[in-house]
Amino acid sequence: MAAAKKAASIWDVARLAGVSHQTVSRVVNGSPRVAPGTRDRVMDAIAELGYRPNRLARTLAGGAVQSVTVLTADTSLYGSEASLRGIEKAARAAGWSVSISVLDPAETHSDASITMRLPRAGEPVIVVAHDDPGMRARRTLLASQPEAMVAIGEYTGKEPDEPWLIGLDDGAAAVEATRHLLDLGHSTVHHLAIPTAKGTEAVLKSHRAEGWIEALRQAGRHVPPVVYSGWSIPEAFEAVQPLVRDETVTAILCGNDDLALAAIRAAHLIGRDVPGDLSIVGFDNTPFAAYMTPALTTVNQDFEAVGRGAFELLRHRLDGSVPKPKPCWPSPELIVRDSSGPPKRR
Amino acid sequence: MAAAKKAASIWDVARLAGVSHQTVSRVVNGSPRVAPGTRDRVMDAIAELGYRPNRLARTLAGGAVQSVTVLTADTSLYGSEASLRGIEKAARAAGWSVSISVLDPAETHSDASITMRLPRAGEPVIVVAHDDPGMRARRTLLASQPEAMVAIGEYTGKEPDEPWLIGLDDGAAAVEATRHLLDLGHSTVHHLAIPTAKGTEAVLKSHRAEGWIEALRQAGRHVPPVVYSGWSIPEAFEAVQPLVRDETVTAILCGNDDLALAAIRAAHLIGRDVPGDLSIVGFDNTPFAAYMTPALTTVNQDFEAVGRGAFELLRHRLDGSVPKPKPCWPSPELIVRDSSGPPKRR
DNA sequence: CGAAGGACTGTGACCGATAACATACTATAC
DNA sequence: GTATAGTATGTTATCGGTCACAGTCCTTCG
Repeated sequence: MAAAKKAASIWDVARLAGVSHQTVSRVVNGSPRVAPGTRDRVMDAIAELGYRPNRLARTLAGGAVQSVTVLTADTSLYGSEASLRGIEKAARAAGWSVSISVLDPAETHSDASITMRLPRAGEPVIVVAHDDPGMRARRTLLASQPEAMVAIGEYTGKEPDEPWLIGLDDGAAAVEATRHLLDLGHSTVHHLAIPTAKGTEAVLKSHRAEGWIEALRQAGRHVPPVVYSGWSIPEAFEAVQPLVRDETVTAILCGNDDLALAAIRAAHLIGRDVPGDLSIVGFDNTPFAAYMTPALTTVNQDFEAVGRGAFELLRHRLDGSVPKPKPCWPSPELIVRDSSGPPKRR
Repeated sequence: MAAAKKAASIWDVARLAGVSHQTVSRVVNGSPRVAPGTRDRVMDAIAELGYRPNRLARTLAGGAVQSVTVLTADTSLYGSEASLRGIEKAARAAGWSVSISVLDPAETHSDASITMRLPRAGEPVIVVAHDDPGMRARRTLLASQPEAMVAIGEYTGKEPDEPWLIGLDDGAAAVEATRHLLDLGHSTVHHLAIPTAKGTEAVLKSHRAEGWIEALRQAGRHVPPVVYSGWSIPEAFEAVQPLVRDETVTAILCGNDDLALAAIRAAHLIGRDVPGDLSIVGFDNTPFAAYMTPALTTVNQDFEAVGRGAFELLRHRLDGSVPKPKPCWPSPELIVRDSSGPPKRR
């Protein structure tokens, strides 16, 4: 096999087909203004040389953009990973390429450190992160290139004046989950919360926590203090200890399924039965939720669909002729399994 | 705020600083052949205009490459996700950008469908996949651009004539896990296997399965037939049923922790105690392994380190002056928890 | 004092594509 | 038969950089 020579360019194809490079460009981009015979000759030349268009050159020359950069939180989180998966799938189907850059909470993020990640100024971006670095990235991009960015966030259903935002209605889902526990007869529900952004502009509570509070208030129940946890299972295991050891606690709504796993484990280790002594409900319906023991009651979230939606929204914003995706998603649905039940009478 | 004008180019900076575009290029790339005063003026102009180099143009013009494309299996698999994370981390630290493209087993992958994913011919690639599409991608790239590719695979320890391969020694790890079970007193060990590539050139068994066989042979034990599973937990749950219902089976080595979770769940549902009636060992040490009930005995795998290594190896191959990373990894280590124990006497 | 050499900077071609405009050739209409 | 659209194709500039080379200017040395 010959050593890999330099790849064929549009000029090589043009020479072989006996046409100008522009004609080749027309054929490649499917312009109707090419005679069938010419088109065939060019196609043959393309096949013979194994020609592939260079996306970099195409973008540089001002052609149609075909790449997105995703700025995301830690991909080991189920939500981020699933959203990314949705974006990638949709992008691949559209022939786009996806770059990814992780916003590490351990780093300090200046505006420059964010824009520096982009291959070029004006690169289309999707931000998938709810924490501090994510908020910062949102702000930075909104200031520098508002037309070429989309953020996945908590959708409030208020048809916001933020046409770049897309997401799930976490609040409504939390309400539903909390009501489920109250309906089972629990006098109140505790909440083991995922981290939230701490910046000045950022929210103090996640929408998940807010929905939980709202449901308790509406039912006229006591709202116990939120217990905050980190993202990791070991952190959650530590954070949940006081809750699990408190015999007056009969129901815990966890900010996600990882936290719920830690809570169940913690309960098990000190001999409290789930759901007999303690009901535990998760969030996200991760793949393992149905296969834990006890199987986890949780809220199903279609992150992958949101990822797809984010990609479609981005295309729409970049090119008005692409239809705008609907901003409402199959609303999150509670899946009742074995980890929640009525409280023991005493 | 003014509408986002076109971003500043190297020419804009040059004009403002009163130098040639080439001098700006020199400053940006840290050439020593620039007078300090000139450098300062250029730096000031860069700051004032908020100039950022365009990586596309740089690559196109033949400058240093600063991007990798990762071809990977489903990112919802822990191993793929963790490897990707390692690659991304290392790349980000080096100022490179990472593109990602998922090899969907449901698609048929022609050579063209693989090269078409790359932004340009000659784009550096890391392949993270052991299944059919992954093998195909490996072959395709090896044929078209062998110098600009690296694959993460099963490392055999044979210092292979495949300088583009890097990975973990799955075989040795499987031997260790199997011996652990035999040492506990099990007469033999069954194996619930992850899928393998089925193509003609591909291996019929994963190295994990081969290590398991080797350990059984060395101990002179019966080698039961492999039970094959898909990647997903529901598939594993189905596949493992016959094994779990067979009372002569006392120990199962699972191809990964997801399969182990499914096995434990299946055992639980028909009332077989783990590890009392049945010992189960996993592979990978996923984050949830320590928090399952019972906590899972498994083999720790540092996929993230392999990802980092793959990136370093790629840089080394692209640019000989970058040192070659060591090809041996902290060998996988068995972590004994609660899901494995001695068989019940009968 | 002139030549040699190093340090700094500029000029022009080029990477692989697209956009805008120009031109040649065909039909169709008057 | 000629003006009038189209249709098919070519030409040139441009995108934002790097590379190779060519000049300056100032030292340093014989």
